[in-house]
Amino acid sequence: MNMASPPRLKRKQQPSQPCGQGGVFGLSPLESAPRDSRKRRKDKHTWIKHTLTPYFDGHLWRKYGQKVIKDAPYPRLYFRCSYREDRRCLASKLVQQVNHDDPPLYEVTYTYEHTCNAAPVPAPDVEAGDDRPASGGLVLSFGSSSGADRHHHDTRVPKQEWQQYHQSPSPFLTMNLDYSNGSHQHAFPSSVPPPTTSWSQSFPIVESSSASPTPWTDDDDDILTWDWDLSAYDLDDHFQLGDHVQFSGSPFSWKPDGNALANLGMGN
DNA sequence: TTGATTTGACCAAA
DNA sequence: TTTGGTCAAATCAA
Repeated sequence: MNMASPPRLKRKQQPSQPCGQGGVFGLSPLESAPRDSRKRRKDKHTWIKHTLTPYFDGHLWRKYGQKVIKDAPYPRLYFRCSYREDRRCLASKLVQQVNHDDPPLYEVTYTYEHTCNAAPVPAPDVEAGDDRPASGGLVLSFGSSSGADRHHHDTRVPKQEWQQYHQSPSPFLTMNLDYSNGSHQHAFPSSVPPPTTSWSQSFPIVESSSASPTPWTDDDDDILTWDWDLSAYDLDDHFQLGDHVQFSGSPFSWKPDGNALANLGMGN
């Protein structure tokens, strides 16, 4: 950001642009009248996901707005599919940070399914088991701990966020279990660590860790989180930015309804 | 030069 | 009238 940017002239009105003409960004209308897109609709198909990495979900997103929401401590970020124009994809998402933990938790509200059929984007983190049926195993992908100079071209991550991943010295693995949508009681006490044996085949790092960390919970007690300090393991020997690890077993077979996600990121 | 991001304005739902 | 979702000019960055 420049220190003293000149006052920005904003449009006052669009006198020659009749309502209902043209669509957004000069597009032909995607579905209904373009002005409808500015309306708040309660019948839109939406679903909510909680994640530590809202910017890495396998799709290309373009940020189109940011808004301070009343009574919310953090601004809400608005994204839509980068292929909105090219492929008339209506998918969009809202990202709202919900706490200031390290790393912070985000609530992501998705609207409309992707119709762009774009290839999945390699990402530093991918979560599995969102509100919709998952394909089977849990998939992880992540960035390497150092020398990750390959720029992450596709997923548009806010620059500060991306720099945090690169500048933080030690990697960690975070796994969350989200009980907020379905289960009325925890299936296991919070002192019991998640099973690690089924991770071993494709994730030798965890196998070699004899002690599982103690989980912690969020304010609402809906999410159990385990954080592994992976600084003692040489990630770069095994993984590169964009790699995916498939958990082929059923490491979450004991979990109740809800979300399971895991992230490999960089911490302190 | 081009495409993405920022951010105040606009506007409709609540 | 307030609030939140979107637009779009200005700006940034590759």
